[in-house]
Amino acid sequence: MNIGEASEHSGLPVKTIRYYEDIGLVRPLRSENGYRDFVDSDLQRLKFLQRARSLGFSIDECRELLSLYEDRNRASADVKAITHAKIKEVDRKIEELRSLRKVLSELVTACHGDDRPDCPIIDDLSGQHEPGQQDESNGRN
Amino acid sequence: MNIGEASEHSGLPVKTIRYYEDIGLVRPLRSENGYRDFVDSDLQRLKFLQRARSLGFSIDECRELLSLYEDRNRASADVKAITHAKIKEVDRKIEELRSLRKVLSELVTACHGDDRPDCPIIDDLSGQHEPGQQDESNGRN
DNA sequence: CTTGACCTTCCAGCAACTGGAAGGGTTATC
DNA sequence: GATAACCCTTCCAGTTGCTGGAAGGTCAAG
Repeated sequence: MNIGEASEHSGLPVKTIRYYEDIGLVRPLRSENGYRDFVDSDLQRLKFLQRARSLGFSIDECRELLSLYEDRNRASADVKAITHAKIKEVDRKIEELRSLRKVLSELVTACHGDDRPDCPIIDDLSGQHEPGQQDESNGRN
Repeated sequence: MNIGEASEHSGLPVKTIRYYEDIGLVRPLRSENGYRDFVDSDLQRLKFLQRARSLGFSIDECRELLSLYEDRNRASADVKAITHAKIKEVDRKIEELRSLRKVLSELVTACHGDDRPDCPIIDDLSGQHEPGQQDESNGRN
């Protein structure tokens, strides 16, 4: 199977598949004409990669998961641990974004948003945290 | 003021400040000896950048915000619009992460996590549940 | 005069691709 | 056989926002 077809079957762009070969995630055979030739097991790997990447696993984590995937004697605990760590990472990111959102929405609420230049958002960004203090200190050089 | 001191005052690493000069976000003077010489207005910009970046604005957005920051006649509506767009972006990311988390925690829950090889997580990643496909348009080239 | 902390430039690399150029292979039609 | 329309190949560069390191210049202290 050529790379185009492998792309369709795996849901991965052609470029990405070539990249995955580059970094050793998949090793398709080559036909006489130099074209890559993907067999069933290659397709399995590609689909696996597509799914794992879409779930937020890094390339290195995918590598690890793939080796577990192919280890018929793996302990499910190992896979579970990786997944659990990923969940905690996702939780951290969500928390970070939430607090970001909080600050941003406070700023947006404070800003009247008309055609006047006075803007609490800019004031905050420029370090004007105290209320009542308008900027006039920046006149030289 | 030399770059080290500017770094301390702005909270940005020395390397980052040099990078910001590279991409034209700040233009410090040079002393006789070739050292960068940061004046007050440079420091203002650096602090502004530090804060805006930490709030998740991209470099390009910072560029835009900076030009509004320095435009004494800016309309606060312009700043508000950028910030509002950023909030929506953050909301999208949070939603994405939440649905990711849901799938991951379902997988973790299903996995017994002992030393046996049977693992629902691996099964899911290798497509052992349903032959349905999720991403039709994968941008082949 | 030497040490050590600063500063300079330039080059490379991170993650995970993506785009494009330059060229060859395959297939179908004229 | 020529041509077109795709497919495939490799290689190089760019993305984002820095970060690390090498090789070397400057400065203040002892």
